[in-house]
Amino acid sequence: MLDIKFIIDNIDTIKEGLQKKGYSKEDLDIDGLVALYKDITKLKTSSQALAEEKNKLSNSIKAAKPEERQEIINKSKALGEELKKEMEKLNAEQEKFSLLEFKMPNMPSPESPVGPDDSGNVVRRKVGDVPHFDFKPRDHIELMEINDWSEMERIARVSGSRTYAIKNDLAKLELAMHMMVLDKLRTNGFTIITVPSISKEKPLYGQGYLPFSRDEIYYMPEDDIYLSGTAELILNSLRADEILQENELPILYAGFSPCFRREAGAAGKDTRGLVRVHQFMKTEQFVICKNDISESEKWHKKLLAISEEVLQDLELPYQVLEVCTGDMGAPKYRQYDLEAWVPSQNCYRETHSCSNITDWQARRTNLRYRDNADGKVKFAHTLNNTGIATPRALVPFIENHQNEDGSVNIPVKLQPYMGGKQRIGKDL
RNA sequence: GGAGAGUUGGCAGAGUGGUAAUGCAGCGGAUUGCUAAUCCGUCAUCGUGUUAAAGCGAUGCACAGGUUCGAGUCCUGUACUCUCCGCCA
Repeated sequence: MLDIKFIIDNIDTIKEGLQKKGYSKEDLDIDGLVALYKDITKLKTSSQALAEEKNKLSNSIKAAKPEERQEIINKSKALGEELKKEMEKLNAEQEKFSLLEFKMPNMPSPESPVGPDDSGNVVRRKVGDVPHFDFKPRDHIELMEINDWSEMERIARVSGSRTYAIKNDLAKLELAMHMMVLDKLRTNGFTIITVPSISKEKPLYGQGYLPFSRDEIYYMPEDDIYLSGTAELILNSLRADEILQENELPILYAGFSPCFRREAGAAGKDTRGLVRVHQFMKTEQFVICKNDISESEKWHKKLLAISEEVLQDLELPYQVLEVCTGDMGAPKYRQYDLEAWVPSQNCYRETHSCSNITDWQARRTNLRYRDNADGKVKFAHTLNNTGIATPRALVPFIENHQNEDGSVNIPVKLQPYMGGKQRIGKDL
């Protein structure tokens, strides 16, 4: 959500930003939005004049002489009817406006690369060496089979496609990764918090899933409840409607939750294995900070650095991708993705997604703070980044660290979370 | 699932049909100067106004309706919180 006054004052910048993000005039009619707002303003002014007059009449009744009362009451009643009609009109227009407003994407950063889709994303750097095996490396599905680490076929019969069941040391590894990342985040000042995976509808608008991608979300109509695709959804609304003190900021959450995605738009993509499943676990980094672009950009870099450190601790080769305007989601101002090397696919695959949302979400959730400098109430900035998401992260992990016999090496930083084990495999 | 009590500003807390007290915190100003105190204003959203303010006005007492000239207050529905009962990992 954007400030309508900002839109009016910067209409050309807004139009340019929309175009960069791939929205056409047919998708979003800015001139229409502004015209509607001006209509609403006129209606407000006229209806407020009516209300003022009516209030004056009502307040005069107590002091009026008995014989005057009936006349005042009649006048006030008539005004009331008129006002009611105006208010109905005003409410209808405001509802229309609010629907349009919720469809307005965030403006992209001037520093984001401009492009139509993922082809416009820019690799900022590559870190770590892609491994060269002197044997024929296995893909993660094979590795799971020979190590007795999974029940992929059986679980598909029980729970359907795009689900997973992993066991033995691989199951332990999954949880170990989360523990390692949660510890790292706590060291960086984050508050560890476990959150539900169920959500009412309102937070989905607050985060910006709705009204953009309803078909990606599980919905349970009997309870009017949704399944959350990320802890970001919950954390973004946790402080909704609050006015925080500036010195409570920044608020840093390390949220852990099971995550659910319908993957409706991913037909045929990554249908086997652990890359894309309907239910997974994610540790999420979420930041609420001051309304100051240099402050939130600082946190954006910090979040990116933390997740790079996670991949380095896991000893995975990766690249940092700066996402272009056309590939960014509607809420985002600026976005980096981290992609880890997946040997069996001979390419980098996304493990982390790091975004600065500026005040776009805070406007939707009405999350504000009182600024110490001027005492004014301002919308906060929010940011989010993956901490670690499993089982996807297991794919590059076990493929990069595999040995010829199918066993998998555990990097030093992860060993404490694996009971000191340096290697895992069927007979270890 | 059942019964009862509750929800007022950033926080605390009055208010039983006639303009939302008061205190604390924050912000602005004034004044006095021993580590701060005192006084005044402001302190949620919007309209109007302005370079910016001031000012004027509308709205706002969990949310949505209703009754009334007039609703924090009366009525209906919903959400949430607390207590108790039931069920339960």
